[in-house]
Amino acid sequence: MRRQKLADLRATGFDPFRASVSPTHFSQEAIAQYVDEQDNTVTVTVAGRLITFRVQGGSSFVKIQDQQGIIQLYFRKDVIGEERYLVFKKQLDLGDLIGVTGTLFKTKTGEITVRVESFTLVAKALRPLPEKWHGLSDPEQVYRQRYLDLIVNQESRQRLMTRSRIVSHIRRFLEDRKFLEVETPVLQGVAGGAAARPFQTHHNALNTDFVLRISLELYLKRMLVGGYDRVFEIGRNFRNEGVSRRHNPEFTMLEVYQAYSDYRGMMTLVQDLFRSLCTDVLGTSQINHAASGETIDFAAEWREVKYKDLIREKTGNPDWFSLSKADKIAGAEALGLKVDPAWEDYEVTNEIFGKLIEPKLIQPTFVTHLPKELCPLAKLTLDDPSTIDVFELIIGGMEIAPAYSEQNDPDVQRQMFEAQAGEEVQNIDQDFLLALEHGMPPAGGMGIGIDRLCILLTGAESIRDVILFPQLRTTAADSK
RNA sequence: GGGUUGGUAGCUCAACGGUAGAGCAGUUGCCUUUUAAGCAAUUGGUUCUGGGUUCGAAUCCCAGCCAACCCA
Repeated sequence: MRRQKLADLRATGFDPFRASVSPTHFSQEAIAQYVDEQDNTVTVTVAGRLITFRVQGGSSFVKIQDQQGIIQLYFRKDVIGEERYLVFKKQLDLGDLIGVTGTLFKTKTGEITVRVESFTLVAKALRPLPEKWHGLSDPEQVYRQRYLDLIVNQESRQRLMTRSRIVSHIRRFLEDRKFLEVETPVLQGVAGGAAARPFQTHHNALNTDFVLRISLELYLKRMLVGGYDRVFEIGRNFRNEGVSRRHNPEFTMLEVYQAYSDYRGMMTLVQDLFRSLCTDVLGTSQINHAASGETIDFAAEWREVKYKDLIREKTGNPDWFSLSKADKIAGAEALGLKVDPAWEDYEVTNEIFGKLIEPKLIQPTFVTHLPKELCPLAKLTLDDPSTIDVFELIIGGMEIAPAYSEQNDPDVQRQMFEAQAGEEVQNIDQDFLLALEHGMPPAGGMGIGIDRLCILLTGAESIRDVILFPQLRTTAADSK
């Protein structure tokens, strides 16, 4: 039927797919042009997708949607002429893209509206839009056909636009502080900087296997060696692991490195960043955390607590860290946890942290001085070499940002890598160690998972709601 | 990887072993200031796929595919 209308239009010598329009304003800019009490004095050209269509005989109200939102248009037979009005009425469909020129006026009910003098169809929608009232709710279609979700579901439009603004704000915030944005390789010989299973790939011309990066860290530190004292990268990481409400195989990380700073400097930086995000993007310093029912208040003082103190508090045992592994396992099981006897000592303790403590930390909390086994890239704490000079920022029960005083002693770094790699020495990034031997300045570094940050700040329930095209299984429908 | 739930018209959903339906969208009329839905008429289906049980299956059973949620 829509194809028939397209054919009819082409038969008259007009092909919408060869037509265009030059809008003078976006929808909300156009509305702002209206001068009160002065109907039909300002002329604008706007363009967008037809989302409601209400014909009332010789006059009609329709709405179009563009990037900024929705604007109402008013078509009258006696303004555009009988012939054009018939084209408007018979050849246009919901979902079509049109451009119109007309004057601004205010309707009886007070809505600023374009009184259309001329219009052009610039793309014909050959398939119908999902229903306007209920929107599109089938989650599979929401994710696979995100464009439809964005057209009909206002919350999705808003949420994903907020994500764009968050990322853009972060760039400005860091650039204002003299950080340089750099781009480092996605294809790497060794996947370093984190413990995760990488995706494998192969370069034909070089006949070499590569992995997709799992972290940005080791290349950004090479930049510190190279004399870029403040660097950051916002980039995609890839981890070949499970898919869940909190995990997508490709996800976006911000990593920031600042020479002559340390993990405490990162604390200040991240608090400043959140405060400016609250002011400039969210417009509030308080957000509701649906899962806990609490209100997260970014303006209040952020709690700082040592990892070991949290464990001692949770287990009720001030001497927890001197217990034998068997006693720790017994203690964890007494708290209701399932423990694999093959786990290392620190893994048993970390299970308590991950399962029982972290989910309860709703207000912004810096957990500091984690056990050294949890990260080989940080400096050891001077007065307790079993821990490292780091924090893990927890908000809303989620890890949002880890930060370290970065290890810059090449020999200690090598030992830490070797201890971690065990038999798999080929997985050590030797070139990174070579770079460290040339001297890396002392530095603070921090990573922020952008997707999780967006979940937190937009109140989304799933990582899929803040990623435009989340990973799904491919299906035959993809080639339909 | 395991468990639970779901897949019916373009979309949102009914029908729960006995003729596949509604609302919106679409189509055809009428209607010159409307706000999800004007009034009237009307079109539209391989009920995810493949087997099985049954006189009869959207419905019950088995397998598969896809998705969501929970767990690992």
